[in-house]
Amino acid sequence: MERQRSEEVIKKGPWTAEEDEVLLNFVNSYGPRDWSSIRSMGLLPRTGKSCRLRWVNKLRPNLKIGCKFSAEEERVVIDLQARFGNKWASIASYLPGRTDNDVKNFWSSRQKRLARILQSPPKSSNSQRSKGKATAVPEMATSQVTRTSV
DNA sequence: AAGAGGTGCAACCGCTCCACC
DNA sequence: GGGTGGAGCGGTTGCACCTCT
Repeated sequence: MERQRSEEVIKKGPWTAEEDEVLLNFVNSYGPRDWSSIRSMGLLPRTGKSCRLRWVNKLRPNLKIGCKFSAEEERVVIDLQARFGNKWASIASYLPGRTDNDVKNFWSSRQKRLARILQSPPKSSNSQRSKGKATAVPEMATSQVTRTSV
C-alpha cells in the first residue's frame, strides 16, 4: 500500500508554470544539485532526474529558447559530431545557450531529413515538402552527407 | 476547407560512470 | 575493496503545429 502510494505520487508529463517556479526557487536557494532532494523535501512530485532535465533544458539561464540554430552553429555541430561522435553534451558545451537535448534533436532531425532526401528520387522541386520550419536543408544536406557517410 | 504527411520539441527510459559509505 | 545511491548522457517516443495537396 505504502509503496503503491509513493509510486502514485511521482508525476510525469509536461511541466506547469507553478512547478517551474518551485524548481527555480529551489535552484536559487540550493544551487543546481541534489535534485533528488526536491522530491524528498516534498517540494515537487517529480523525480530528481525529471527536475534536472527540466532545469537543464528549459530553466537554466542564458538558454537560446525558441531560437533556431544559426548557420554557424550548424557548422559547429557538424564539425564536432564528426570529431566526437554522438557526444551531445560535449558538443553542446561548445555552443553557449544550447543544451545536449537541443543538439541531439537538431541532429536527429537533420538525419531524418537527409535519409528522406537520399531515398527520394530527385523529382521536380515541387514535390519537396520544404516546410517553413525546415528551410535551410539543402546546403546542410550536402555538407552533412559527405561527413556522415564516412 | 479538410485531410495527410512531415518537422520540431519536450519529456521519459535505460544504461553507465562517479562519489561516498 | 566492494556495494549502493545519485547524477549525467544518449536514445527513443509522443504530441502539437505547420505546410502542401
